[in-house]
Amino acid sequence: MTSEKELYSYLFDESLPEEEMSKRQWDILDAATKIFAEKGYEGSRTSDIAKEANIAEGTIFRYFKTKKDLLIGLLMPLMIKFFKPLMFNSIEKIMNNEKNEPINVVLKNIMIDRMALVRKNKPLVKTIMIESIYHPELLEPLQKEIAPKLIPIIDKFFAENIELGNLRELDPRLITRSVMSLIAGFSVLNSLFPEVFTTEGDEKEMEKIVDILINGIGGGKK
Amino acid sequence: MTSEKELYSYLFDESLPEEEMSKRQWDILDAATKIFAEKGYEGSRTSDIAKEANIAEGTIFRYFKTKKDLLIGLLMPLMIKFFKPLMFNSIEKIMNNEKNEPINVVLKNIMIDRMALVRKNKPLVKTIMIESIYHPELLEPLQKEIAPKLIPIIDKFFAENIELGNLRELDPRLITRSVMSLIAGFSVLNSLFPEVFTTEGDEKEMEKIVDILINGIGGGKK
Amino acid sequence: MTSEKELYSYLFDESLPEEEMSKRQWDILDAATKIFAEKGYEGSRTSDIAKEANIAEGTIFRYFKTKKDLLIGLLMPLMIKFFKPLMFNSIEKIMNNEKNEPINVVLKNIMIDRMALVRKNKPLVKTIMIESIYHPELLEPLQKEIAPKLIPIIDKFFAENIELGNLRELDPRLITRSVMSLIAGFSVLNSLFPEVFTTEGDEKEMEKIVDILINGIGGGKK
Amino acid sequence: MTSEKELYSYLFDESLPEEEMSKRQWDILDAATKIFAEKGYEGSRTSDIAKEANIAEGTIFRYFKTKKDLLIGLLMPLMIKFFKPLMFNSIEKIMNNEKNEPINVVLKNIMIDRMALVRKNKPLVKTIMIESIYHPELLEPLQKEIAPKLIPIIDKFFAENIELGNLRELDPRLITRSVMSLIAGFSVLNSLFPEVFTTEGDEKEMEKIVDILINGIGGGKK
DNA sequence: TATGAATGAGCTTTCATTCAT
DNA sequence: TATGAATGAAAGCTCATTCAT
Repeated sequence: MTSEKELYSYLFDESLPEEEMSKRQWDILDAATKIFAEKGYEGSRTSDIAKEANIAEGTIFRYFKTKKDLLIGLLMPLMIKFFKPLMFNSIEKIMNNEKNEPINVVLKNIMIDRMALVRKNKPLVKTIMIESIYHPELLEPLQKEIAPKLIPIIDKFFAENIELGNLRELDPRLITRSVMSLIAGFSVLNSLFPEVFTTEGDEKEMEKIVDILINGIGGGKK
Repeated sequence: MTSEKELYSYLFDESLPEEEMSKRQWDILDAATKIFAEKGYEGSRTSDIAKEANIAEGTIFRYFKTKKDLLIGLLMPLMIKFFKPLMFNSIEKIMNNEKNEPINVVLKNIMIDRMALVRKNKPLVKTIMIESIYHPELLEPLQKEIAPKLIPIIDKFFAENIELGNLRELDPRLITRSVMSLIAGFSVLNSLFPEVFTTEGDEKEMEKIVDILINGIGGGKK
Repeated sequence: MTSEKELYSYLFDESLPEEEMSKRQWDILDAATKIFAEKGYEGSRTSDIAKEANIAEGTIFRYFKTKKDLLIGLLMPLMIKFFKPLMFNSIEKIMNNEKNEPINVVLKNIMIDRMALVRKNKPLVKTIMIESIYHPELLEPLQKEIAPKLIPIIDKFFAENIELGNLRELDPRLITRSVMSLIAGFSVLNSLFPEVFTTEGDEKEMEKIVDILINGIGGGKK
Repeated sequence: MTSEKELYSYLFDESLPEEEMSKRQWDILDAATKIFAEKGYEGSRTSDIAKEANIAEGTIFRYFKTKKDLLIGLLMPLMIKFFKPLMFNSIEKIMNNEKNEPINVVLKNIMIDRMALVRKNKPLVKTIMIESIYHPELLEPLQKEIAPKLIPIIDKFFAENIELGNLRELDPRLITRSVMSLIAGFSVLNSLFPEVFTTEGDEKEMEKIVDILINGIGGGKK
């Protein structure tokens, strides 16, 4: 049902897979997202998910044959919510419309955009990130379909900006890695050490981070 | 058993807590570390841990009243292996001995040092990081005792280097955050997307990252 | 619904109970017969029966209050198909029309007739035989109503043939038992050990069996 | 663990497989035998078996991974109790020691012996017979290993007795079939229609049956 | 009347924990 | 002290039955 091919077509075609899922199914996935995020996949009870979704426990299994299928079922929403708009909005904007804007504004906007998306779908992202460590199959679609498509696009974006003289002459892949590491690291530390790493306002915070990213922390007495 | 006070004294005093734990206890914790890292806390079976430790399942419960106590027991080794040397070796070196070296070398050395430690204790770090999400009390000692002590020290280090003109005039806390985010982000992405984020050699890799950190990715043909 | 009285009247009166059952009811019983025969009563799912009958699962319960009622409902067809013709056709023929034929031909014909009936209604017979072991109440109508009526008739037939000198002077009940045992035993072994107990053609096979039954296996070179 | 090969060696070699099963295992199998015989495999609850065996439900699964394994586990006792002595005692007696006795005495003794064994192990035999209908794999060892070995021996016995002039010149296989059908048929009808088919004393009853088997029911006025 | 989604009691199975040895 | 068989509460899952449509 959720073969890689389908997944791919969902992301890059116009089809709307949401319509293939009943409201019930979405209710269950929403509840599962919440419970999994709270207690982890193994730590969650199907009874809790049922309670959260206000349905009988047996009903879950009409829509998802096993508990594991619930976890796999989370992938689709993640893909849809997270990577589809990424492909069609942000990246395109970056590479076309906004080329005129200064690089730091573009980067800031991307980071704000991505961080906001992460924050809005925190439970979903959290669960997939963590559980994919123990169920590596979960990442396969991401690794095989999304990443190989996405990373070259980003690489190309950085390469062009190096060409244009907006960025230093570095390995574009290294830049990609650094940017994504920053976003990921911020996300992780944010949830692990909220006391130390709370970020008040997105905009200002991101501006500063992007500033560091572009200009570095060095170069004091310059 | 593992009260915060004890923990604190372990980290900042000279006592050697290892001696208070029998070899058996360490065997069990080692086995638990390995199994937890493989399958997660909830996904692990005490029987598997016993097998890994080459002891009978019942024996575990002579040393750790419950399975949860095993998880809590992991904290101690983490603290000892990870933060104690951090407090007494690296940081001191950073702030005293090495002040003469250029800032980028110092930072690179710290990052190499920290990343190596993470890598060497990957299973332990991984388990604590993940499980602390679902059992926040795990982090309490870290958050309450370690972080408030550690972060000011680091802040101060950056502040001094700003003073000395080695770094730009930024909020030291922001720098701390960025450095730690980079380390954390790299660690996470490395384990999630090994295909894209494989790092060949520590030294060179870190040099580049630190270069970006200090000089930024911007400022090309400028 | 299927009281013993009704059952009795069905078998010995002229009423046609089929008309009291709707086509739907028969469809369901047919489907149940098939599924029960395949997986046994407890091993069968009402959903499978519904699918086999091409109706919705809920519809079953409009016609049969419980799953158990389905099993009980199978008795009626069995009685009708199996014992009613036995009473009115075969036995009468045996005892009247065919009295002129030699005893071995009569017996052979009965056995062929009965075996054919068993074979044609194998799923039904199989289910009733097996399930009556675990639900003895199923057999009550057979034991209380049919057997006491049928066996004396058969006994009488054998008694008459002893009288006529067609059979040895044995306890007629013993003969009845032996004949029925042979039929039952053949049926059972046939389905349990098809490799060893395959019977090619009815006619020839039965002739041989009846030969053994009448003349015995003994008395070789005597 | 219970491969066909092992099973075969158990039956034809001197090894004593009982010793490989702990008392606990036998307790559980005994309880399962009883409960399965009462309610059938699918109709039985592992909780009932546990109660019958006076153990905790979980204990069953230490010895038998699944409920199905319990059913398969019944095969071994059946083989041991039923077919092993058959191979080494009765058959040998039949073919050697007792050759001097008249054929009807030999046959009577076999039937008494076999019927007694069936009666003593009724629950076990019943369960295997019925469940093998729905789980044909159960019969495989019987069909592949036992039957092909046993039936030729019996065939040969009858062939010899035909040669000796003790039996009529019939296909030995047909005689085998008739004898086994009679035994099986009697067993089945006995449990289905106890009212009609109760046999008082083994000895006399069997004498009569064997008489019919050898001399037939025919030949009255002869 | 027929449907089939929803139910929830009850099933098999797992596993942390206990305790007699 | 170490063991591992035994425990039983609780898990995931099934399926006969109900009921709004």
